[in-house]
Amino acid sequence: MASPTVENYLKALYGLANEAGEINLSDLSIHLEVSKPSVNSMVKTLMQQGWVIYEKYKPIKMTKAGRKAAALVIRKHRLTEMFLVKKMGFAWDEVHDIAEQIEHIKAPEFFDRMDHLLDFPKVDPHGSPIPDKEGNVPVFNYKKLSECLVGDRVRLVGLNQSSKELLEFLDSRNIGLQVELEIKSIEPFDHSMLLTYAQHPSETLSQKVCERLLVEKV
Amino acid sequence: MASPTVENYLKALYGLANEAGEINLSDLSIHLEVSKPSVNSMVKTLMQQGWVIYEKYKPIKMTKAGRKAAALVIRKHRLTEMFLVKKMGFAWDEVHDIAEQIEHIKAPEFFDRMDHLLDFPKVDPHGSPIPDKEGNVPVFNYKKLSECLVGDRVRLVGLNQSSKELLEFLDSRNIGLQVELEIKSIEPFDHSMLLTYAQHPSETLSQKVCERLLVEKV
DNA sequence: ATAATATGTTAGACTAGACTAACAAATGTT
DNA sequence: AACATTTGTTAGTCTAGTCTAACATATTAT
Repeated sequence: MASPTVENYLKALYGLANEAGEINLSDLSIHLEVSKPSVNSMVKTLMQQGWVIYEKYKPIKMTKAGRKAAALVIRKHRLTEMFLVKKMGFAWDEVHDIAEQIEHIKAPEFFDRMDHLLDFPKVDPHGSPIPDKEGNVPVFNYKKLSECLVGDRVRLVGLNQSSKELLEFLDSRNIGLQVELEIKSIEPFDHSMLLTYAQHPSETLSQKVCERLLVEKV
Repeated sequence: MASPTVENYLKALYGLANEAGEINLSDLSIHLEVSKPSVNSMVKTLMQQGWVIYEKYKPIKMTKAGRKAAALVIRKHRLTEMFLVKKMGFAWDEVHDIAEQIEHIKAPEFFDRMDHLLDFPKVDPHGSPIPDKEGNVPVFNYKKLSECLVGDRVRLVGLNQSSKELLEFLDSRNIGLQVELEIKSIEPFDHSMLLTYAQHPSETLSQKVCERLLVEKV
């Protein structure tokens, strides 16, 4: 079985591949905060273990097995986050670091139990999809809030790349998943949006924020 | 903070110290299934980190800090076992290996949450005491079943050194914690006990088993 | 008291995973 | 095309934790 370190490399590769397609060693190095020579040598190991295909000076490509293994780590991570929030009373911005550790536990029954107790959730507390046991990721056709138009009424269903800072910002504005937003106006200069929702008469969100919010038309 | 390896050494030391008082390097080596030279060198590390006091060829002694650190690992282990049984539906013989991994998670809030959700339990699913946050272990004056007399009526409240085999044996006889047992007779030859309990009209338990069962007079 | 056994130590090697320093190849810019 | 920059590689070192082989000290038994 894959070591925690290998699992972390796979997760990072998977994330980068989904954004960029091809993965370059430098990005991986930055993303993992590990030196390039370390990444270089680990990538050779991943190659030997069948998780990636790699040739000198070429971009890194994941194998099918690699993608599946990565998805299963992400599954464990997201199930854990959901469990921590729904069954243990944590807030959505407190669960990442704990899940980061628990995702490496070698005990399928443990995660199966979470899955069952949570009634087989499809998304985690940040709206990110939870891969199934075969490593298939459910696809939702969510839209970025930043791509919506004045007058649209939408529901927040997910976040693009949630960070602790983003989660705390949203908390401070009382914005959570499932909140319904109406776009009152868009500032042409900086593309910030003026929105109304719930009790809030109007609130301005920068483009940076709006790009991170995934929504669905109501 | 202590690495998982160090935590495992501390746990083992603590367990051996409670039985024997002084700890000898060979026993530790056998208990951890690690070679004597490895143990020798790790004990030096533990010494430098302040967990034990060690001089060449002398028995290993734990420091106060070492005992506390060990108790806190055991706390995490036993809280986890209790959580797995009470909140996640595992059987008492399925939880050890999972807890063995989760006890090394670095996230005090996680274990505090378990503690709270379990309503601050004093014992784990096998009746073993759960140390408090200061590392103090509650003391119960339990008696071994093997020390009881004919005619005694007792309640099973704990196990001495629970192993998967013992747990499965007890399950097969429908004996669990809180079951009330009455001693009908004791075989003089091998000290096996004839007992009645619950629906069972009579069941014989060997001395080996009776020494592992901790009971309380009803 | 000496031999046998158990226990502990030293020396040296290995693996996983990380690092720095220095160099090489590829890519981008004028 | 020439140079600068980015990206990747090699070589060598380090740490934590493990191992075996060989030797040393204590302890137990005769």
